[in-house]
Amino acid sequence: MDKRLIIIDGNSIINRAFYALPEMNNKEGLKTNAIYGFTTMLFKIIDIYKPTHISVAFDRKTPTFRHIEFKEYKAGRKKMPDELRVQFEPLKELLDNFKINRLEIDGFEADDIIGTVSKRAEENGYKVYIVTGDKDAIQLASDNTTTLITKKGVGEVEEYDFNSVMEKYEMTPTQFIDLKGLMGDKSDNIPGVPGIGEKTGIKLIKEYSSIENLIENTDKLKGSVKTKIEENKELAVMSKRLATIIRDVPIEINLEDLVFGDYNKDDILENFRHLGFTSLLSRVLELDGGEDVIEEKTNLNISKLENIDEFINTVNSKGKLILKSVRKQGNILSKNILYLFVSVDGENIYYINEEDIARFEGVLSSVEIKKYGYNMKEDYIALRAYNIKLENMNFDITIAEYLIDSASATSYECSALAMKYLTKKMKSEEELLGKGVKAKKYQDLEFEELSEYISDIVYTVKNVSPKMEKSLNETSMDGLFYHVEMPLVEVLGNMEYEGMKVDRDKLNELGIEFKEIINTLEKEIYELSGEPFNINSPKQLGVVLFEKLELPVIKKTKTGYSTNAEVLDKLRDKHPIIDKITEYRQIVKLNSTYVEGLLAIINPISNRIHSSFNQTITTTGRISSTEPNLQNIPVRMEMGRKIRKVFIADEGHELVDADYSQVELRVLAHMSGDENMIDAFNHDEDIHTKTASQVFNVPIDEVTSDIRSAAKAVNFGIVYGISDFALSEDLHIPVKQAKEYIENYLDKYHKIKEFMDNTIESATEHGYVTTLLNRRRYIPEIKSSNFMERNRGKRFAMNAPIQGSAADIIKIAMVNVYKKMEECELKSKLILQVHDELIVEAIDAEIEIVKRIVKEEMENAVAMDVHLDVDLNVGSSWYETK
DNA sequence: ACACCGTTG
DNA sequence: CGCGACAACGGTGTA
Repeated sequence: MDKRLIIIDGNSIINRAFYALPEMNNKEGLKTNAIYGFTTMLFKIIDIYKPTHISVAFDRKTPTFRHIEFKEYKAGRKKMPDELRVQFEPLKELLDNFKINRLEIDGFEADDIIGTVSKRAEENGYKVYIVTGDKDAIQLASDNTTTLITKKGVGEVEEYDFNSVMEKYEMTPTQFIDLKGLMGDKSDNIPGVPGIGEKTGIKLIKEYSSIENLIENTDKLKGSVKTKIEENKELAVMSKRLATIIRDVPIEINLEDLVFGDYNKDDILENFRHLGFTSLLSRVLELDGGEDVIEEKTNLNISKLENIDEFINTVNSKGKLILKSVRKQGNILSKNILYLFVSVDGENIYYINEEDIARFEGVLSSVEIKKYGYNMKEDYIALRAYNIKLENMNFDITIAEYLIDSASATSYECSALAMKYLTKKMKSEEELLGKGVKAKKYQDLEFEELSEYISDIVYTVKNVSPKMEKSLNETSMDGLFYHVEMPLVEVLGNMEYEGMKVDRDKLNELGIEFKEIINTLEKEIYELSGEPFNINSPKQLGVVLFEKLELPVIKKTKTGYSTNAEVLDKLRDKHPIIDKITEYRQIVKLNSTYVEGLLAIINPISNRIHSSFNQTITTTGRISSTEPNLQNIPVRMEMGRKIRKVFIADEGHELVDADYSQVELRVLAHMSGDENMIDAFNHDEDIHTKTASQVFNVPIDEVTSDIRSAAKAVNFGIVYGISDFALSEDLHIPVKQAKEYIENYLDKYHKIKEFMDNTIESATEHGYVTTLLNRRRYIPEIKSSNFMERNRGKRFAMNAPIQGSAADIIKIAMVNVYKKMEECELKSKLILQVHDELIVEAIDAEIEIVKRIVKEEMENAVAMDVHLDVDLNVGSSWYETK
């Protein structure tokens, strides 16, 4: 077989990669962009050139013979940035995983090693490919040696062999050395002949073929060129020597040591996971061209469950079940399960048709049998329509992965988890169904197609869950997982299934009311501006305000004038149109997002709104709500607040609304252990008034509302990871004053300062921060070399434990409220959570007990040095619960 | 697909 | 030195 050697200039490629790619970090904050670029380049050339041998040459830090001959050699080079320097060692380790030979030797550059090895290889009948970003290596090109010069960072290469060099430059590869001897090289600080540039250089080399020959024939030269050459003969010769790549470096090389292919895939995979190169994992599998390895189907045994009773016995004796329901598209409340797939051993899968599901209820609703799955809330909801309560959801791989890395860029999709944990390729849901309007529904799939997909999911659940469990244990998140997040799946499933009742007529009325106001405002605005235009277009609005009406430009966006509320507020006094626009914006928002948006999504069966609650979205541990988002229904402005009148309790019910008072500041007081703030809370003082009194040094009863709201802003700022600038913007005060406020604050609450400092320090050291329940958020930004990024990282570090602990607390409360209501066999339902607020739709007879349970469970969710305080309100609409 | 804007905690 | 609050979702306009 032909032997093909690839030899890479390590320093050159890592440099190119570093400067071509944006900053990247693994989750511990290690810089990885240059390693990543190097690795993608490596895969690419392996792919194209299919080498039998590979070697990477590196420079050493020690001076080379060139420095000794010419001390100015490579002088004036910029120092290597630390962000790049730190990537060398990990890259070398990775090369070791690939079992790729590395070559370096004192006194010579990587170039010289490459020159030597390529010569030797060529003599032994190899085809050689040299990979570098440095055009100097073109001199090594020959019939059997191709120099590959990277382009566009490291993404592409240009090939140079003897013929292509001749064709392109009308010179032999070795004549490049002569050319450089004349021209010099700025980046290496090789002088060359002063005054001779590329053009003249090429002309001379073409005519005289080498520097030596040129020098012998200077009498044939004319004019200034002649004097330049004659006066700089030695310089030219030395420059040529500096530019000449050495081809007989005293280095011991056995070419057979450079054989490529002895790598251990598992080592590489493990290192890739460590480096965060999840997108490259599949490339490792493909390394030896093993298409079959990747495409290998799980192909577990899938068959219709014939003997249901026997299987039920097996499940009961094993005490566990992997399951996945597949649903037709349709109403959340309808019975529309196509198949329920179940497996005990993760190897034999059975499917149950809709009509047999009832026979399986005993197993599904048994609290003895642990259920394993993927996106189990879907299964829970799907079964609810059959009046089956899926009990003991014990392990959902999506939820587990969310805890393992909530800030991960990759999705929690099964296919991604299969790749990450098992290095197994499987179809993603999008690959299965297609995307966009043409996307298929599950009911459109061939059974074969579907069963392959389900087989992969079952296989993944089975094999990933033990690894995840280990990881949860190691990070002390098993408690959070088993006692909070997993039980919460059922709570959220019920919230979605129950939904919230809306008054459609009332919503329509509001819509009419809003539209009338919009029409009037529209006319007034056109009147004031002198022309009709699309007020909703920031672009057109910008033109009207800042060009036509010539109002002062306050702020610009990337694309033009900023017209946001803050800017408009500053322009209020300048023109009567501004207030109209502000009002217009407000009402249009209410109408389109809330009136139209909500109307479109009322469930025709229940006349209720069934929002989706997502447990794996936020980086801090909060829940999010979509379709519709019920967590941002207006409340601050009266006009918007009216929307809450349409969220009502069913007949014979009331809404019991309970919200935590200052939960985040209480968490902060507890976590920091600041006696001053703990004391304030435990004496039930108004925290903002107290803060005002302490920070501004005024007696409590002299705190004005202005001072109080300033203190409130500072309290907020602290939670967000404060900066003097932002606070000054918020309070419209000078930065200097804002700075004083903060200093005063941190002085009075000195343990809060300590807490913040410690948190940042710990985040920098470990790469993550934790909440009360050990929920983790990785913060790679905190190690960024970019000032702005790093500061963001610090703010994340300060905020995440506070916001995240508050999220922990309300999640515990939700689980406990739900359990308690169930225990008491109440008919009332928990239907909504808005970060620090829970809403129960309580049947009239149960209102008092619900109030008691909710308050009790929320206030006692966790034991802290600060007690938790819950405000309760009852009303027949959300509007009234204030 | 992305930018801008506005709504909530 | 540098910029600038934390966490979400959805509608509209524009390229």
